[in-house]
Amino acid sequence: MLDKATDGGVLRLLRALALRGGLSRPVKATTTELSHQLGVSQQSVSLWMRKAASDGLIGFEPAGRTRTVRLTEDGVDLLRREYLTYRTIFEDQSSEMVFDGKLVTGIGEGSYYIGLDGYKDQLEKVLGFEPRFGTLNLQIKPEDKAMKACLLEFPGFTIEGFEMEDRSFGEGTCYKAEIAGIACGVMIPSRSHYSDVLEVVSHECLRKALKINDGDTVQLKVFLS
Amino acid sequence: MLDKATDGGVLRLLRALALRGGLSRPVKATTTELSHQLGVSQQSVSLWMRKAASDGLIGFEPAGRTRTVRLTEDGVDLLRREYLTYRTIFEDQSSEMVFDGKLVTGIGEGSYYIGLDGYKDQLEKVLGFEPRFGTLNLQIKPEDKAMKACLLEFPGFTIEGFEMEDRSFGEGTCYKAEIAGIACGVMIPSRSHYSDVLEVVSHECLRKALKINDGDTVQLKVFLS
DNA sequence: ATTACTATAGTGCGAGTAA
DNA sequence: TTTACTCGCACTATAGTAA
Repeated sequence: MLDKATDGGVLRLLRALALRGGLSRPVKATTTELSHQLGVSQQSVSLWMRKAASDGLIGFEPAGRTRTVRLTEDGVDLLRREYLTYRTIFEDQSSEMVFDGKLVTGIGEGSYYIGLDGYKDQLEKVLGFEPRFGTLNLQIKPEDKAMKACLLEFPGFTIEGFEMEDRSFGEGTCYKAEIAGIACGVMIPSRSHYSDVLEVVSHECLRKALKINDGDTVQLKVFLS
Repeated sequence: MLDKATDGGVLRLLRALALRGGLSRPVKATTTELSHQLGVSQQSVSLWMRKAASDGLIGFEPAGRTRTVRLTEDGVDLLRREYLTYRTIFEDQSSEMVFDGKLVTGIGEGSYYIGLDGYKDQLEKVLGFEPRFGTLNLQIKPEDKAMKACLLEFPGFTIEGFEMEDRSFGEGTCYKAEIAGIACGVMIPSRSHYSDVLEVVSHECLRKALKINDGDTVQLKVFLS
């Protein structure tokens, strides 16, 4: 749902509102007026507005006889994510992203998934080592979620989904990474874009090697290419 | 045409290619691979690629058995324009844009247009003074064309088009501005987004007041709100 | 003036498939 | 493998209009 909002009109609407100052305060904006600016019909703007509102990207506030509009936190985040992508293109020529991750105990499924040959074989081929000892679950800081979203714009290595015993396992993207100099990989399932947990695999037991426990924070360096 | 390219898939494609380094060198990119990354079908990526190519935004270069892709200058410009818009939203809190403009002699139509009551009345209402003495045509620097495109994302004041004597005069947007402290206005017709000439109107004869002639450069300050 | 409904025309997407 | 064709479905935009 929120993904779909990224394309087309809603995004252009958010941008127009942001340029009017909608990031920090409610702004006056009629559909007719915006339709002129955006070069579309009034009806389309009306549609986009309702869609943006129902997706929680903008909020209305009554103001006298007319209403005002302002972007919600989610709306601002969406725009900031776009901004970070472009900034990466034109400014950051770095080849890595660094996340501070807090070690958390996952639902335990990570290790099961990775153990499946369907994933394991592909990961080994990509990473150059056999992923073992389940996954390390790193919870990233809220302010880094936009950076994670930006990471997903990089190609990485596609890990194909597969079917097994009537269950289907979705596809995802894998990136090479390292923690404290130890080579590892980050697997991001395609269907969990909004999670704040990164699943890290390695060829050795990172908990032991780094002597870390739940709640500890480690620095994860993700390679973009 | 080029405007249409801004929406939807082609833009996402250009971004993906740019993140792979397509700004500065040819990159390998198959439609299947990109379709995974972008979450759409291979067919759609294929379509977007052909569209981007026919719009002159990307170019192909044969490379062995497969081909490589790189962004053209126009393609990079398109992305840079997007980038500048977002940067304005999040970084530049300034309320004005400054253009260095070279005084050129227009095709003489500007003054005729402005003289038409259909435009004149609207401009006077917006600017607070009666526009006189035709328009001053300022040619902006090539590197500022992206900034001009960014300017158009700001609401400004819509000037309606109208019909007269079987001719139709298109709508445009007017922004308040000043040159050397003299209040003026910039009128940008909706149908000429890619022109590098700004049409400036004022209540006095700017050529006389500023003692300027063709070829001279003046600084134009455009107010965004 | 404003927003939003309905109906219809148009565009985009992807499954299937050929080359 | 790769790219790109056809075609059917669904979504989107707009005109007309009501509230």
